[in-house]
Amino acid sequence: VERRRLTRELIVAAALAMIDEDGLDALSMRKLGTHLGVDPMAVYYHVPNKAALFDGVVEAVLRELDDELALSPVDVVAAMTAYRDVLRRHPHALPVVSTRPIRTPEALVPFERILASFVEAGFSPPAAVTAMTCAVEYTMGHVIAEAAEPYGGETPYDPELFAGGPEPLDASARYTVGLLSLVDGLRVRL
Amino acid sequence: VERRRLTRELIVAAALAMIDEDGLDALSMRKLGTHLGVDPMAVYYHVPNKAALFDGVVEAVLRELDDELALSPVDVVAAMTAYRDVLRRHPHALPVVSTRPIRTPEALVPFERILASFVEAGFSPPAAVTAMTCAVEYTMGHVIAEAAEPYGGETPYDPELFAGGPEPLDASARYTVGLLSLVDGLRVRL
DNA sequence: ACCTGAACACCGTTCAAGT
DNA sequence: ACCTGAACACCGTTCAAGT
Repeated sequence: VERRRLTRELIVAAALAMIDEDGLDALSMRKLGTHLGVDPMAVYYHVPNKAALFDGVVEAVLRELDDELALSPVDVVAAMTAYRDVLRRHPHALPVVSTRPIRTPEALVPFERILASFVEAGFSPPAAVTAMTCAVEYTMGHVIAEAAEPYGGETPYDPELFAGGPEPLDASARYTVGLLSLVDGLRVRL
Repeated sequence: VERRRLTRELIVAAALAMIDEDGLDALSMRKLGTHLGVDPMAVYYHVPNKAALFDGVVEAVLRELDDELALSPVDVVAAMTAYRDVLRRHPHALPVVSTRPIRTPEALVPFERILASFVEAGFSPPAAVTAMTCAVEYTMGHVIAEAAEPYGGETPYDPELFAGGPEPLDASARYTVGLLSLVDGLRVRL
C-alpha cells in the first residue's frame, strides 16, 4: 500500500503493524511484501529470513520502551509499569517478544535503564540484577496471561465462596500489588 | 511408528512428545499422522483442527501437574514449585500453554488445588485468587524466560560492576526468593 | 466407524533473471 | 544495488472415496 524504497526499518515496522492488527498468524513473508506494495520476495533482499524479521520486531518493541524510559529518570515502579504498558500495546507480539532471547546489544539498552532504577532503589548491583530479572519475568507472565483471556468472564473459582464478600482484584491493581510485594520482599531478602 | 487404533488421547500424547523432542515448529498435522503410522489426514477424524490439538496439549500438561499435586496435600511453595517443574519439563510447549486460555473445566482442576493451598496459607478466598494469579503469572514468565535463553552465558549487566562481589542468583534460587517475596508481601497487603 | 488420498489455497526459502 | 517471478518442498483443511 505504501510505496517507498524498502528498508529493514520499514519492513520491521510494517511487520509489527500487521501483527498488532491481524495477529501473529496473519503475518507471512509474502503478505508482508505485498502489503509494502512490492514483490512478495523483495523482503528477502533486506532480511535474511523470518527469524531475523522477528528479532527486528523484538528490537522495535524494546525501542519503544527505551523511548518511554528516556523521557525522565524513573523509579522502579514507574520503570516496570512502562514495561508493562509497552507490552500491552502489542499483545499479539508477546509470543515473539517473550520467546526470543535478547540477541542484539540494542535490545538490551532499556534493561540497563531499568537496572539503574533498581540500584537507585537501594539494591546492590548483583541484587539489582536478580530483582530486575524477577520483576521482568513477573511482568511478562502477567501480560501474557492477560492477553490470553479472550473471554473476560470466566472465573477459575467457585463464585459461591464470594457471596457478599469482596471481589478479586482486576489485572492492573493485581499487577501493582504483586510488583510492590515482589520488590519490597526482595529488598529485605537479597 | 506405533500402530494402534487412533484415539484423541493417543494423538495428543504423540503431539506433546513431538513438541518436546523437536520443537513446536516441527509439529505438523501431517507429520503427526505419519509418526502415528497412519495416513497424514487420519488425525482429522479425531481432532477437528490444530487449535483443538493444542487445547489437548495444554490439557495434557496440566494433567501432569494435577497428578503431581494429587500425591499429597501441598503448601503454597510446594504447589508452585510443582507447577514450575512441570512447565520446565515441556519448554517447547510453553508458547502454547502460556497463550491459550484455560478452556476446559478439566484443565482448571490443578489450579483449584493450588488455590486451596493459598487459602490454607491464610488468604481469604478472594485474596487467594489474586495471590494465586500473581504467583502463576510470575511462574510462567520465569519459565519462559529461562527457556528462551539458549546461550547461557550472556549477562545483561556490566561485569565490571561485580569485580570481587557476589554473583546474581541462578534461576532456581531466584525463582524461590521471588516467590517467597511475592507471597509474603501479598499476605500482608491483601 | 474409521482411514485414505487427491485437491486447494496457502507457506518459507532459493535462485536465476531482469532493471 | 534492488526487485521480480518461477520453482521446490512443505503446510492446514476439505472432501469424496474406500473398507
